[in-house]
Amino acid sequence: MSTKDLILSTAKDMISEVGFHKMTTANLARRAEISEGTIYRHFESKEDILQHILDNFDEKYQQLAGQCRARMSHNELSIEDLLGSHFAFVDANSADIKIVLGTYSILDLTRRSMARFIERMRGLFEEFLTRGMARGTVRGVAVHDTGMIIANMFFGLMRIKLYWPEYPDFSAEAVDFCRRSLIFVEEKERS
Amino acid sequence: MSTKDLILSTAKDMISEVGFHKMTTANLARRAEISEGTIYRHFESKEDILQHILDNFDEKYQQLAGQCRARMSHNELSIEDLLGSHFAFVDANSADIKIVLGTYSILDLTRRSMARFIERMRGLFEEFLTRGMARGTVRGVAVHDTGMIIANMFFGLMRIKLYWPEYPDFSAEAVDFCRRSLIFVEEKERS
Amino acid sequence: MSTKDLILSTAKDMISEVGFHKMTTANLARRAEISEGTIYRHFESKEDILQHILDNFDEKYQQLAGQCRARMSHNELSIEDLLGSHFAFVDANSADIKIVLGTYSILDLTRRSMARFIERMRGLFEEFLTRGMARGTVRGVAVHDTGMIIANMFFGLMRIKLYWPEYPDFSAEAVDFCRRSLIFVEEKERS
Amino acid sequence: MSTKDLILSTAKDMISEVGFHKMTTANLARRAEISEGTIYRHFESKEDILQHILDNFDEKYQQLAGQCRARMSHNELSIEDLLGSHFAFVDANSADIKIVLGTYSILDLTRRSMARFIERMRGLFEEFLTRGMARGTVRGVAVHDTGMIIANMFFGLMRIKLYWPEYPDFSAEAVDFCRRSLIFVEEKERS
DNA sequence: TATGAATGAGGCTTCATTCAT
DNA sequence: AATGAATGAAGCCTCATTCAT
Repeated sequence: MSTKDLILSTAKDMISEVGFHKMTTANLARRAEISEGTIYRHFESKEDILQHILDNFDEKYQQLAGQCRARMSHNELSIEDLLGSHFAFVDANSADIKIVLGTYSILDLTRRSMARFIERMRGLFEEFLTRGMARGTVRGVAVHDTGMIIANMFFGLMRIKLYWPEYPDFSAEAVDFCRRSLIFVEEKERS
Repeated sequence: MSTKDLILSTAKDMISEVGFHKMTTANLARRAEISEGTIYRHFESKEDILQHILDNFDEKYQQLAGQCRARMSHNELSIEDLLGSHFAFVDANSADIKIVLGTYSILDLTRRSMARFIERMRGLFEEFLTRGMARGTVRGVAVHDTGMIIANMFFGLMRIKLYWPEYPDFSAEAVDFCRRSLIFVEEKERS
Repeated sequence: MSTKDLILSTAKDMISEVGFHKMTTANLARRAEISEGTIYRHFESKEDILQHILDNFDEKYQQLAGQCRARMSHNELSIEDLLGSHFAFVDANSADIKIVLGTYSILDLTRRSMARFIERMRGLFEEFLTRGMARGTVRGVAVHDTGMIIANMFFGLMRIKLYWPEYPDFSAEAVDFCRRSLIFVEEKERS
Repeated sequence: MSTKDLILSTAKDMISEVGFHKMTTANLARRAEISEGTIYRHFESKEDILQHILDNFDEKYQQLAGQCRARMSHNELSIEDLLGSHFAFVDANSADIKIVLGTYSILDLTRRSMARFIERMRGLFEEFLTRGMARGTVRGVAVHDTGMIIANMFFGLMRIKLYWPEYPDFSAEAVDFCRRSLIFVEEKERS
């Protein structure tokens, strides 16, 4: 791994564990086993490291969104698949998401990044709903707003999953909750 | 207003605006027009100020929960009322909630406070669902998990409302989303 | 007890226990159950309190010295009596002495007070030696220097007694040490 | 000189001159012509500096004690030599000793260091007495207690020497005082 | 590229002293 | 006489950033 990537991945772990303010350049250097000066050879500032982390994260989410869209265009994506792939994404990228959730309220940098992330999710869910309505499987709802609502419910559950791991997993119940609200009941019954 | 309350309310504003770390004791003193030393006549530490804010907030939410429970016991509380009173609560206490949302991931103090808050909300929603199911107006759902899901959807929407106020208000649509998922359709039609 | 004396005696205890710097006016007021402001009605400053304590101590030692001189003038004071009365004085005034020993190196105030104290002791011991030599019971020694040496041996032992109370009591052995050095052996044999 | 040693030696001078509390990190940095932050690159805290000074001092005394013991084992060490080498040690390490004498009553750190120092001196003097008694040059005395008494007399004289340098030097007289008390008179007469 | 010592601004907190009541 | 809130200077320490090697 290049020194730059080493710094990036170490910083990602540390910020997600202790927060941006409590990761100091001294801590970071010690944990990455480099010198403090080296950090500044690869990044302009501490915030610049965060910027790179957030940019990488955005790319990863765009990949997921692309895959979902591809499957949607072949009518191969159920609501379970859509939400399920998102839950899996959270599990695979928990450090990034903890960083986003932990700093959006104090750093403009992350605030913008999170806005972009939410907007991408909302757009994807909106597209899902629009296609479903066109095919007659989804009830008639306000797609823009409802996309936002699902995105945010999703965010809320992620927070619990990441910060209160002692709670059981609500994923399945959450999918049911959405299904009941969105999908015409005749196609599937539940207990 | 007593000096203690002045410090408390100034700190509440500042923390919600810039975050706990960026509210320094020097800033706080300047904005409250007192000296830095005075802060420590009324509070043991900077964290102690936050503790007081969080305790006050918890009390306020317990009042709301108490009122909701009272109305529930007279069957006077629709899902619109329940969620509506919560949206109103957020508007009235936006600074407190921004503080909770902005620091739970970095301060154990707030982490515990937020856990308490979520648990209170979940409990209230669970009670609402249980009563509705007994009366036959709410579908059979897993009340514990579903309470959590609603609480977290709610949290997600609050975040948008508080940090991206440029977005339109999703409250009404969110109520509909829940209603569709939870309430038997015969009693009400939607567009 | 007057408020002034209450402050004085509380301060004496505190300074001897924790040192002058660690006795704060806030601590002192709390322990004496008065307000901080009251201290300044009776004393000009924190150092002024110490000044009073030291002055009182000096008076008490002058009384002891006076009594010793009175008994010396009647030839009623053996070296055991002289040192013994000093050891007793230390026990009765341990707080004052701890204060002197604990602050002479950092406060000019006490430095002067301690110099006065040592000089008084030296003078008393010198007088004792001079009389003893005149009577033929004490060897011929340099009275001025030897007075100083005894005074300082005495100080050294006080320090142990006060700060390392876990050590056994060396008083008797110290008296023997001095006796051997000063008193003609024919009048008493030792093992 | 390395920066660490510069800090150490500057701090040693300052603490011995004005006391531990009155040497502030700002003062120290200014006098050593470094920045305050630099202090903390080399030491964990202000107390840590003191710890290093005390440890160095302990090492130096252990060297002296080792040399004395070596000469004792060849019967080459008179009481004049023993006390004389200690007086010389004080002159050469006056700053360290002032620090010990000035802070043992307020800092546990130094209290322990001083206890160690006294105990080492006592042990050395005890060994001297025991050998002397075995050889028949020293009177029969309680070696443990007497070692302590000499050590403390010595400490007392050091204090005068260091804090009241205007006094004449009592060293020679002190050696005589001890000699009279300890050494069999037949081998030497005094005036 | 990498190091790590040095910087200095700024953070939180303490404390002797003052002053209106 | 007594109170106790308020002050502000100063104390210890941290940390992002720079720079000579």
